[in-house]
Amino acid sequence: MEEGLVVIPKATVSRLPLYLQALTEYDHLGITLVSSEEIAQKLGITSSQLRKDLSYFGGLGIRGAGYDVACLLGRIKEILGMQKKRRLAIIGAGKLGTALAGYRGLQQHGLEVKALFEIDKGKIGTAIAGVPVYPLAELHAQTARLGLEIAVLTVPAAAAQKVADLVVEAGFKAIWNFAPIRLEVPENIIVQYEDLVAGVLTLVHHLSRKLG
Amino acid sequence: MEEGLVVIPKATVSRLPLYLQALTEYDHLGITLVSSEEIAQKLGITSSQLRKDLSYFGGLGIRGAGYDVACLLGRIKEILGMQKKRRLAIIGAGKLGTALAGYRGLQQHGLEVKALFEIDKGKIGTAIAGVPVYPLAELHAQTARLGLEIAVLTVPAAAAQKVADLVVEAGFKAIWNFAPIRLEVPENIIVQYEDLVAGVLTLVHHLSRKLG
DNA sequence: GTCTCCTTGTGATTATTTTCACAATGTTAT
DNA sequence: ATAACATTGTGAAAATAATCACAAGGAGAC
Repeated sequence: MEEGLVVIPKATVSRLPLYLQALTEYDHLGITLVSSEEIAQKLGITSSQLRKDLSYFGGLGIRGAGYDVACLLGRIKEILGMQKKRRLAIIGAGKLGTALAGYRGLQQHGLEVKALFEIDKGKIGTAIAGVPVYPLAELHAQTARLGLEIAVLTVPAAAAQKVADLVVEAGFKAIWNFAPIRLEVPENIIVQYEDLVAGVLTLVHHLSRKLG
Repeated sequence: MEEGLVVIPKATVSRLPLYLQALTEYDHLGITLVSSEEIAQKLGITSSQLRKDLSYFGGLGIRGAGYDVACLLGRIKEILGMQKKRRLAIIGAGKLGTALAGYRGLQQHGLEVKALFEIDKGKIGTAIAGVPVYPLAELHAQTARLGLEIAVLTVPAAAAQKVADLVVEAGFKAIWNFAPIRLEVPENIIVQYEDLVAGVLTLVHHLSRKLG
């Protein structure tokens, strides 16, 4: 099963971060070998689903024993593209932007927050959680200088499209968008939408179904 | 097509927040009638998918014309269970908890943040974004007093399971979990996992596929 | 080395989701 | 009222994903 020749199902890719989570924990606990059944129970999925997912990446397990945690962890990180560190900039130093700037989870996954961009003069020139705040006007210049690749949009919905245009023009390759708006960008720009409200609305839906 | 008799596909439910987003925008713009094609283009999906999704809730559109924005918006809110206001508590007044306490999007969707719970004595007794901060020890008492239903877990991963146990014992019906851990809770408790890292890792994966 | 046990990897099957294509049915113009 | 047109709603078909069940193969005991 040659990598690259096989199409990896979208559903499989979407579960990789979950597997990363579980394996990271096993690794920290010093566990070196786990069975698909153990991982599956921890994550609330079936073991055959896990095995099928992993099978797209070649034989990673040891029959009769299970999976080598370190080996599997490495392979998943590789598939997710985590070997290479990526530089992010957060656009919009409001509550959410500030929280993300200080979020350890990003650093831990090889994502370096190198800059914050703002229009509020009061914040410009300061540092938030150790990240320098630049004026939005310097977006183009700093992107080149700092080698920024991913723009995190934490601006109000009303400003998001305009900021996205600036981001594209500045040379960013990808956008992680927290504004509740679909963005119009050139096809070569990768956009990942993050809708916090969607998650909790799904929860509310289930709650209403059960309780009325 | 009687509601209740038909099973609504999971995939359909997961797209409702998206539809809510688009329709809310049309409503704000004063647009009263839209076609499935217009909405679909705005959201980057196909119009037939949108129509099929909506068809599970009965005939909501007007053939030859499109969908009445206000009517459809109301119906989607109803399906998502947004008629009834829900009271949340945020457990963990760190960066993320603080950001969520001040997040307008929750209030706008009928979700009222009524309390923050913390162990840090320095924060207890204060108010963050207008939300009072209580000691974690008062969880049980305040849950009953304030009528809290949904617990938002923004505590470190290491503490999440213990806090979840407390939350369940306090009488919460649902948990919105931001800690990168699967929780073990009784079956009647609804858990919604929110993994911020998953989103950006998917983005990184696409980026690596394209650029190496 | 052989036997037994265990767990993976995977073809086959079933379930779910998406797309297609068009009849049904409403609107608008005249 | 009628005709021309636009858009929905939906069965049928195609694509995708999840589950099942078991052969393949490695580990460990003796």
